[in-house]
Amino acid sequence: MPTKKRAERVLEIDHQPGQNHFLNALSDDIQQRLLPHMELVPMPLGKVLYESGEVMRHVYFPTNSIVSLLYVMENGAQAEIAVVGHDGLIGMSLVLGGESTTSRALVQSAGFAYRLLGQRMKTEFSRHGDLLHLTLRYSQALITQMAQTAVCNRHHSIEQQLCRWLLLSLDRLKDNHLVMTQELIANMLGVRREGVTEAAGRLHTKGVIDYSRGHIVVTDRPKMEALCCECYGVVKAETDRLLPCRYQHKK
Amino acid sequence: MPTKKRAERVLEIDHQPGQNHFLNALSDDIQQRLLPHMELVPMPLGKVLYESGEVMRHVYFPTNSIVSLLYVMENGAQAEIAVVGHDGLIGMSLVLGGESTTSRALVQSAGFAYRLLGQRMKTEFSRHGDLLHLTLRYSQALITQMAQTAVCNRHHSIEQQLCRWLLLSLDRLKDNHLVMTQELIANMLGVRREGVTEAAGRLHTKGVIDYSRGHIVVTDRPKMEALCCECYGVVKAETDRLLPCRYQHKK
DNA sequence: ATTTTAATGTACGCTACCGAACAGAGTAAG
DNA sequence: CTTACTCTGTTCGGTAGCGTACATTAAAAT
Repeated sequence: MPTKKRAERVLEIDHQPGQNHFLNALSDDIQQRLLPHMELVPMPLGKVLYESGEVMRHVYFPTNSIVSLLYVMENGAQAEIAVVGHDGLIGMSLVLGGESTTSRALVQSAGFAYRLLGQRMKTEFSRHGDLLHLTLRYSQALITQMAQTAVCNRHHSIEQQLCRWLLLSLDRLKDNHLVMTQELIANMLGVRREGVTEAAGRLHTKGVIDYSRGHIVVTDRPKMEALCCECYGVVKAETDRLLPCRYQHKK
Repeated sequence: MPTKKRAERVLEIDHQPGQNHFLNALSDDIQQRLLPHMELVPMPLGKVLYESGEVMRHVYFPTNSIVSLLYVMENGAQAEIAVVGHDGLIGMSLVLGGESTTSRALVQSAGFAYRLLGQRMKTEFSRHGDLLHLTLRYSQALITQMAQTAVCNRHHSIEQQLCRWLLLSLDRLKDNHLVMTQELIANMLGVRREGVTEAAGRLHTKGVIDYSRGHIVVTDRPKMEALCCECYGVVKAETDRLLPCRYQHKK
């Protein structure tokens, strides 16, 4: 279909590395050095960027895609550790030095990302400039998110966690429309699909969301934030505090 | 009592910064620069090194003490995020750049630590030498621990989590004897005290631990590791992988 | 249009854990 | 030695979430 093809081309043309807030926050000279080596890649739903223990080749900077970092247990069950979108990058272990992690990186919402060979990232990193400092601050933001995930897993109901998860996703998308099955959400949260169905049903009854077969629309975001546990707000506030102004400009 | 006083003095004399594996792993010249500014401080049970949001003044390097990083919820409930002993340092946010965190650092097992003014740490850090690289790798180890805590909170029983927690503590102590009430453990794990009592009772029945009023002795560590979930082993293996050889020598 | 597949809805018993309340049993303080 | 306090043991009803099974419905495939 030529129509669709053009739409895709337009989408790619519309993409700029600056749409990723992390890249955007870097000083111009760093961007000059890195951008020529950036490669725009599609991020289809379900794509695995890397597996547990696997040495990473690239660092990914999502524009409109969302990636979940999740741990896969020996019995196959999963739990999401953190989520990364246009606010950050995937592949921290390349700069932290471990080269691999114990988690899997999975595309949770389709879109695009710019990617860079790990080696180029490390070269710029070793200049000990802006990239180093921004990476460290982002690293702390990621730590905060993981910590809060642990807390949330311990103390909050599925409904609250669903709200947190939806809000995290919304923040990384342009509109309030998620392409997302309940089964997938359940896998991310590490709960039963039925649990998500029930929670979603209750949220619908309360007039917070509409949904049908793989689509969710958040119709009343303020109400959803009220129904959510504190975990979402804590992470958001701390992330805003940690990441520099240029992040906020684009927001 | 003079006897006790001498015992204390001996204890202090016995202390060396090198007992902290992180410090020990640093190259000699860095140690030369840092050690003169190290201050040995007692770490009494329950001492709060810093509160959520509080700007930290010092970085702490435990020798035989153990510190829990935990999040305190709005309603007062807690959840442990990570635990640090002679394997690491408390105050990562000073080097990562955030200056504070959303968590509290609480001494969970009494002992000693060396501490350093944050400014001195940052000065050495800005030389971009060994300290930078080791800190980054330690940061990844900490991330791994937090991630696994999230997973464990989601999927595993109190008994399994208790095993994990006791093993984490054992690794950071000299003998197999913990000074620790069940109430305290419950607070760390973010569960009811009664839940810990039951789990401990079962572990005792299985011949894995002995305990009474604030003391726990692990009598069969291999069995405890078998009863534990995978979370303990995953973190241990990854930590061993991430941290350099000099860490292992002293182990 | 019909069939097939994928997504969602519902129901049921089960278990782990919670909240609350209270009963021993060590340990420390008077 | 007695009292007070802290720690541990136990009980009981309530509930959130699990595992399983199966029904329904929307979308996609043919």
